Amino acid sequence: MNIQLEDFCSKRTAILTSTLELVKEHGFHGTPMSQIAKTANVAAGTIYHYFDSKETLMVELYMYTKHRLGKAMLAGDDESRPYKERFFQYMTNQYNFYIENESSLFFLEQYINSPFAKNYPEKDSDIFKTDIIPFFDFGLENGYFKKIDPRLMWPIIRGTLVAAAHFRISQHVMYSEEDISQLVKMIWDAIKNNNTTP
Amino acid sequence: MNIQLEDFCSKRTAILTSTLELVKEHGFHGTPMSQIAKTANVAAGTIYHYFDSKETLMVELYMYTKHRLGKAMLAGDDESRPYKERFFQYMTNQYNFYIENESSLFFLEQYINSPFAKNYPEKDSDIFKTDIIPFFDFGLENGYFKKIDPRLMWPIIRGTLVAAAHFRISQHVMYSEEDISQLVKMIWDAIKNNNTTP
DNA sequence: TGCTACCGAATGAACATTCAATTAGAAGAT
DNA sequence: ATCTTCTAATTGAATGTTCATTCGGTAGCA
Repeated sequence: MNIQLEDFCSKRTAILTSTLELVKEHGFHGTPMSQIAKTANVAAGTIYHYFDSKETLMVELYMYTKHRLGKAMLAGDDESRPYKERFFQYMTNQYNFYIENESSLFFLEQYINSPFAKNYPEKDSDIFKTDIIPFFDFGLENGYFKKIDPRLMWPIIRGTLVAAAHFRISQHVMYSEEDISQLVKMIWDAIKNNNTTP
Repeated sequence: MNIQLEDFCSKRTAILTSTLELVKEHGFHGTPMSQIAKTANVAAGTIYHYFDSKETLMVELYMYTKHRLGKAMLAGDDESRPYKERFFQYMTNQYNFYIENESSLFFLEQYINSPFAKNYPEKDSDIFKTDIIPFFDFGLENGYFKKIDPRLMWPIIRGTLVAAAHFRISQHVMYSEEDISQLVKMIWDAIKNNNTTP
């Protein structure tokens, strides 16, 4: 059977999405396997057909979620457009993904701050490795950004967007297109290179 | 007995600090009360003398930690200095607190993304309510910052600093004073008002 | 006939919390 | 100083529950 991210195995996907929702509400250890099974309309034993343990379920859910985030970020990308425009598109997409997928946002934040992230540092989505990280590297190499540690760039951008999305969700505030582009502009202002003209 | 934040009740404090370390390593539900007791050199029952339940222990640990963060941020503050200088001081202090108190950083992140934060939204440190939030409000009212929702300002700043601190910790990278001030400058560039001269 | 997907009751470990009993310490009386 | 009394602090074994995981079995399908 196909145990890939893009799978049509409905039970496996049901388990993943149920876990996502439940972890958002109750946290990792706060969600029992029995409840995951119930919510996914699946027997408890079935979970262990697809995942070795609760721990690997969480790790695979992380990769699944990160993969979906990556795909969402790349939506509507066009390599022929100017770098800055593509950057804005990426950021807007990321922000929209967070507010349209609250549970993914909460899950990712929890995961990153959990022992799992430390225990499985190599586990990550391919899309990030092959597309998104290189896009930022390109921006750095070509002088679009300040000369800071490239590995610091991504967390900072992410930190800002996540903070904004969290706030937007918790306060039930609706941001207009305008507000979002102002937010992205803030990020751009923060990291753009002021010295040379790229 | 004095159940305040600044207490000399050593057992209570021992329980709090032990919980902080353990939650960093194993997460909320991943740390049993029995282990907290053992690490704090205290009997299991003693925890229930100071805290009603595991849940309230976590909430009170949040307030304790947030209080310490607040105090650290205000260190060396001088109201007579220019606003921008005070801002830089606050940010540098906050960043340094995170890297000097890893477990507090991890705990705060976990807490914010947990159901607790939603269930006890009113629980927060007084220092933030009386000193830190007003400081940012002042900056907004006096045109130092872009005109964005003031409640959005704090999460964005926090998001950036937290991201940088996380990175610094996970990669075992040492930032120089220089690097930190560049980081804070990035934040300042992002949120400062470009239109008028304050 | 064999293989995979799936089920769900059973198992045993781990857990949060309780409580009856013990100690420490303070305040008051002698 | 010493004894008395009262309260708060502390203990850790016992309790009842919840949980992750297992496993013997069923159903469909090649």
